[in-house]
Amino acid sequence: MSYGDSREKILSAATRLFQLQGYYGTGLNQIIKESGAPKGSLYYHFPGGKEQLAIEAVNEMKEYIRQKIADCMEGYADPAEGIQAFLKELSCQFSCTEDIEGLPVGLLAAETSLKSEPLREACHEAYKEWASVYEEKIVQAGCSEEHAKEASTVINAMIEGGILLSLTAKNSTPLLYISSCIPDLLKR
Amino acid sequence: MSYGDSREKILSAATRLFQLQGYYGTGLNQIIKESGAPKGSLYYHFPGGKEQLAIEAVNEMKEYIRQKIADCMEGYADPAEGIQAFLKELSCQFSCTEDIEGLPVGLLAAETSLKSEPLREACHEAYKEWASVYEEKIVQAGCSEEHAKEASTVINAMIEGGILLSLTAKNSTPLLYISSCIPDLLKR
DNA sequence: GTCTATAATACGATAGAC
DNA sequence: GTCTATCGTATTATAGAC
Repeated sequence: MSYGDSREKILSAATRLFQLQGYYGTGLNQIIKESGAPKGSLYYHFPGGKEQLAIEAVNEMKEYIRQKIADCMEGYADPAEGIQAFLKELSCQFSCTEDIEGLPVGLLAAETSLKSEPLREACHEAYKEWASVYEEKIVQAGCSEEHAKEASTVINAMIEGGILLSLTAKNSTPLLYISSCIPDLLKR
Repeated sequence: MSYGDSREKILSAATRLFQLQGYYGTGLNQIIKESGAPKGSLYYHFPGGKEQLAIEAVNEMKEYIRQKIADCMEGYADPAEGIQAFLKELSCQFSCTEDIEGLPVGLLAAETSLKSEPLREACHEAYKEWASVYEEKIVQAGCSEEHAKEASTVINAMIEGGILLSLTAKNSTPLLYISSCIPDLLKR
């Protein structure tokens, strides 16, 4: 395919690096080098430069995580069990240093929410999408829509915060503590 | 005082900027400019350069937030009410854009946990300190030490995640949702 | 679609004068 | 304690050839 996989390779390297190192911690040169894509092709595929690349990277993270959450929720009738399955998956990365994927969306969101409105909106959309997956499942389990809306936001916050704490502690304990309080959170 | 306030001014500007913009998003030049301190004095007061400055900034955040949590907890017999008072304070910054203080410790932690071991340790110490304030109060209210340890970690995660979500959403709704589920979290 | 070359700027850090 | 000057190296982005 003439419109080959260079674009794809650049975007996937950018997604990985932005998630691990953040927006300002990641240089375009590093992205090109790690992607293995030809150097001259970046601004051809991403004429909007670094900002466009970051926005598309956030969309990649959004879809990747949304799929993971959805897969976990499908496996159980009880939403709490589905969320705990997702937390278990997240906690695995802290067993081996090389497996660490970082803080999806959160790092970019914290760096750029006050500096780039389109990037902030992309991050906001990611959080809304993840919340809607939780929400739907919680409503299906018989909870009120109001409770489901609140709970899904709180779950998003706990998980992002839990990854952050696990990253800082270099172990999965915070994520496991969070997992154990999910059932109580949903009981109402 | 001959050992004047230049050091103090640099550190306080660095603390504010690192919290808002992160480690890689903040340049030494910007810190010097905003501090109003003489340009030549940075490496005199902080011979360890940017990394030392960031570590000391994290310690400033640690103490500032620890004091705020402690003040909130002192005002109430019930730990849940104290935490809710803290969350109310945090949520205020999202009423006015200029008041936003950013994500204390969390942004630096996410950027540098995999890149600088001393910086990671400083962030980890901050989280441990905050948790110990929650923990003590929860134990005093009659809970088991195990439950208090778990709950205080979860509270740390919820609050950091909640600030992140509020920053991204540009409103305090996530923090308020979190506040409303604190009592249930502590009931066990 | 991809290449090289380069512009323009910012970065962190150091040396040496005062 | 502070200043200026500067080194070396990043950065993002663009222009023009192929």
